[in-house]
Amino acid sequence: MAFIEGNNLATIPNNRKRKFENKKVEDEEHKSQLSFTKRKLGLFNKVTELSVLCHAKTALIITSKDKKLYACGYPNVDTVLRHFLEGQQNPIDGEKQMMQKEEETVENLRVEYEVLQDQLKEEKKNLQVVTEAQKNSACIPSWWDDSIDDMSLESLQLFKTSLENLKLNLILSLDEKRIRSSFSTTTTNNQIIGL
Amino acid sequence: MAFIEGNNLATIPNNRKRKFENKKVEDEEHKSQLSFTKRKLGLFNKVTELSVLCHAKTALIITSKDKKLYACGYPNVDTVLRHFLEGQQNPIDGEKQMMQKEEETVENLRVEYEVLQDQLKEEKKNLQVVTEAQKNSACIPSWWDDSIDDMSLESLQLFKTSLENLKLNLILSLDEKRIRSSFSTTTTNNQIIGL
DNA sequence: AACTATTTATAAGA
DNA sequence: TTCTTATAAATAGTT
Repeated sequence: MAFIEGNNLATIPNNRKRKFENKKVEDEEHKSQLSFTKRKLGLFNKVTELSVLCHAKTALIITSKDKKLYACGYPNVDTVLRHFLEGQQNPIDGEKQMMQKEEETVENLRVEYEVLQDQLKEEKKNLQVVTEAQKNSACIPSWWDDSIDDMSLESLQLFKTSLENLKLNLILSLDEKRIRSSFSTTTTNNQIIGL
Repeated sequence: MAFIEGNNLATIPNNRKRKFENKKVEDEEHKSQLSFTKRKLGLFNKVTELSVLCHAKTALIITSKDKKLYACGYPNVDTVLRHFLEGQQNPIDGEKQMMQKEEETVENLRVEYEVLQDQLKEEKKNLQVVTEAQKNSACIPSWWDDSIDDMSLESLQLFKTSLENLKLNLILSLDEKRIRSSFSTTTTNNQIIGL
């Protein structure tokens, strides 16, 4: 079916057809976009689930068709990426002790995180009650996308505070590491991950 | 319950109890390990699904509790990581044209990949028939973990060949990029991803 | 490693 | 958009 037609306004059937087809294409696009968003959220949840349940460290990076970057990592994208990249080079000698120390920090935070997850689960059950209060409140920086919509205010506050601690602690231990590391990236992921 | 006892062999009940408890702990460990493996496989599948269905580029890195590294990326872990890391630095001017070129390559390969996925789906339906032949065959390098067990020999051959092409093409386009890039990693992911 | 019961994810529709 | 709902898929537990 031809998309390029004369400008003659009398060709209404063709116009309609074109509009119809455009609409159809847009619908498909929209549906695809929706599917992407849902799946992305699903994956982020599942990855975090794996991390917490199985004591694993994870990083997931997604680039959408339109080049937008999404990332999620436990305990933190940078940590996992650095570990991954270092694993490909010769491990630097002094690193191992730092790793050990970091592991302990991570484990402590993991437990903290786990507790929070449980609390969140509880809160979700009461969501219906608090959902109105949420609408009237100020905008709270979101963790990833909109999943935060499902969380109540109280647990959110807890959650956010704890994650900030988690991040701070890790950055402390990582900054030490960074001194000895030959890794060249100087910026952090914060603006992308939104933590 | 005490784990450290005297060496007196007459303390059979305590021995039994200890053995029982050890068994219980090992069982828990095993169950947890199993769960990890299942979830990891599930995630790798889902991530690849998202990539193919939504034309997205993805990288997933998982470090198990016992420090083993697993990674999976579409079209390739390195590509996505590099993109992610570059996104954090100032984008280098000359890069954009290369990106453009790479995008085209990736899109072509994506289509190829998609077709293969369909073929695989078909093959899976016939799995019962071919499953015996597979057992008698030589070991084929696996993609990630054991998911390849679900694939028949024929489709495997196709799949592998195509993935090798995919990888080769990408490496070609990436090697060009690498010359202009300040990224310092010199080794590739092959040994980890197993492609 | 296969099976099944249950939970969870997701596409389509309202 | 957001909310339902029917269907499909993932997973834990079990043999």
